[in-house]
Amino acid sequence: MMNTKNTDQITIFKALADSVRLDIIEYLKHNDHEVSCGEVGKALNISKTSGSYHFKLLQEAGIITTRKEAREKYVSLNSKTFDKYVTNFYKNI
Amino acid sequence: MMNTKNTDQITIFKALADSVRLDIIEYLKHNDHEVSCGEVGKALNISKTSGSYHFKLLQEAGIITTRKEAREKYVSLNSKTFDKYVTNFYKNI
DNA sequence: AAAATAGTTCAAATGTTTTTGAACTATTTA
DNA sequence: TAAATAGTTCAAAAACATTTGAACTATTTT
Repeated sequence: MMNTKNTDQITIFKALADSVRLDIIEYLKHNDHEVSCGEVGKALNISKTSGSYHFKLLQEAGIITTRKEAREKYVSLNSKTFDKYVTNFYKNI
Repeated sequence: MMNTKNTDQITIFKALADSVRLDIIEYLKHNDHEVSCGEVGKALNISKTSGSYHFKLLQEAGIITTRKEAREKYVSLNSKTFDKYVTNFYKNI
């Protein structure tokens, strides 16, 4: 602990502070099967380009993990990141 | 549950997604005594104007509670907000 | 081999947040 | 009563985030 610059923490909260990304996270949380970017985009009406942008941000924050298989990119939530930076945030600051 | 618009949730995450505000929160968490905006501002080197802006955002998000006494404004953390929107976020989406 | 599909990248346009300084209100101290 | 202190408000400037469409790569289907 003894946080001086908080950069990772800010990256996480920024990534969570957007309705498109919150919708993506919600969708992933409620879906057991492995899901592609395209499926999420179609389900939530997000354009390809905008989807690409948001998935990249989520990935850079460590919120999702991605796996590329041929043409498609599969995404899944990284629950450890939530544990560390969200669920335990208040306790740890 | 069964979130459709997430507006409060986004307000909270936006409020948390800034280094000045995270520093303020950290300062308040580690201080038992009641603290004024001015004390925080001095301790963290935030200008009056910028402090005023950030305290207002934190208040609007429900992250701090304020009490005005004569010239000064005392601020304290609202742990219930963290419980509801941060600590239990992942569980509840 | 051509067409379709999945996703990325780029730059421009648009939108939102943050910082700044000056002017302000209200209260307290000299 | 004048000066000092605590904080707010405003508008402009600066900084940052998001959306868009077009052009692109790579893979799969026809």
